[in-house]
Amino acid sequence: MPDRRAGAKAGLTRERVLDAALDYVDAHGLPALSMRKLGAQLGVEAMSLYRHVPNKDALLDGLVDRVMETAFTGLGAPSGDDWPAWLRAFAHGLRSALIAHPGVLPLAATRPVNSPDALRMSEGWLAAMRTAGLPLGRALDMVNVLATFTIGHTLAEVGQTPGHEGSEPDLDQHAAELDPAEFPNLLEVIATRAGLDFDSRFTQAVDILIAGYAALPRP
Amino acid sequence: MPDRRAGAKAGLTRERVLDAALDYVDAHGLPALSMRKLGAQLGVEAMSLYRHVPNKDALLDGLVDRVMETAFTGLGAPSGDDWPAWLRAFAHGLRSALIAHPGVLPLAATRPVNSPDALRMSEGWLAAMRTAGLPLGRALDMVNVLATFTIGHTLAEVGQTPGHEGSEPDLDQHAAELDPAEFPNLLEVIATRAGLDFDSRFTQAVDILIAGYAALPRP
DNA sequence: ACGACGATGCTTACACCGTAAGCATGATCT
DNA sequence: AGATCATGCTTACGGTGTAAGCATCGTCGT
Repeated sequence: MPDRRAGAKAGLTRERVLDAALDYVDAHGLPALSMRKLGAQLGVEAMSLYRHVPNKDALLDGLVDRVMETAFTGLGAPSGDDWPAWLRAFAHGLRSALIAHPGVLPLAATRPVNSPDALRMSEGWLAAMRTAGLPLGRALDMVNVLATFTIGHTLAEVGQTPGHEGSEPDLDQHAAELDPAEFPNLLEVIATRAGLDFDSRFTQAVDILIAGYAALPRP
Repeated sequence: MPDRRAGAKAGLTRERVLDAALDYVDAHGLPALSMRKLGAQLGVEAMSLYRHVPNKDALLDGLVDRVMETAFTGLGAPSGDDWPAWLRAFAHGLRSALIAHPGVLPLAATRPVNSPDALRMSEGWLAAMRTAGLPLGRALDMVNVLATFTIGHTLAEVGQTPGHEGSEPDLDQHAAELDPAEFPNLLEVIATRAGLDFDSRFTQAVDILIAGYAALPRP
């Protein structure tokens, strides 16, 4: 602590606090994040953070908003009949953003995002899909199903206990202890990597979903 | 604390500890669970629990195992060509179990399950689906995609901050503050409940996924 | 120019958390 | 009967989120 005199500014801002928190979580994992450590990262006491964030929970909500924002800025709204392509971009963009900040993923999975910006984007998407002829309920279904699937799939992909760096897809570690007579299929999975390619599995499932919705009759 | 003399048994067991923890989480939410409170619930000091559980993390893993167990006991393995029906039962059974213990859901979403029992079940499923003619990788894809989608969708369904009892699907609360001119579609969603029926949305998406996989060529 | 004021960051304090270490007691076995 | 072991309790430590109050700054109205 550089012995800053009280009253001297450290240039703290809600923005800077969130940035630092995101950096910290990316670097050390979600469970390691504490107000004191975050303060230290910013050269500030823990309680100083409370001038810019009401409490830790709100800070975590802010992190989720931040990541969602990066996921969807640049992604426009679906225009015309290209909503299947747009949905694909939506899902893949969301997945990329979540993978880029794995520490925030458990938060994104748990906390509903209701920031004004998020609502505004949803509104825009729904509006665009309606003008493309889709019923409102169907449009909402598609977006929600793709979002929840993406979150669920990415959770499994990032897997491992939150702050831990396990690299191996969680199955390989147990490979040695598996009785070859009892677990022939699991061992073959490990050996051939069949069904362990998250990328193509995700792409395929997303395409199936979109095609399935596209094939539905329009009531 | 009923002043039990040291050495006197309280009948503690890993089973009883897990049961109590599950009850506590169901009743008070995950964030409220602490070793001390769980001990109190069992008429015991916190440290006594450590005789039956190595640490809190292991206890949480145990909770996930417990719920997964209840989800899949009774669900047999797919036999013959009925794997689509089996997959449907798999997804709906998982969803029911997760909804029955919403407090455990964030844990189930975060921690990979690698208990011997879980591996044994996976092995059985894969074996059965292979004898039905499915490639190993395809079988694994389907199970994983359905599982991750179910978890993601149920997370959104249960939603709200973990320990909280908000009943309203998180959108209604903001309805009043929404500018009708700016958010016509979201307001129509709230008014008509179009696309807010989690049950039928889930069923539909699961059916789309299964039908999509069934329509895939077998390599 | 000056005094009041609001914003900022620091200090102190409290209740709670997970858990390491060691002890007392009863049950069980030889 | 004596030794051993499993069980639960006690104490203690370092960490957490955050309420309350204080010291100091920049800013602004007069």
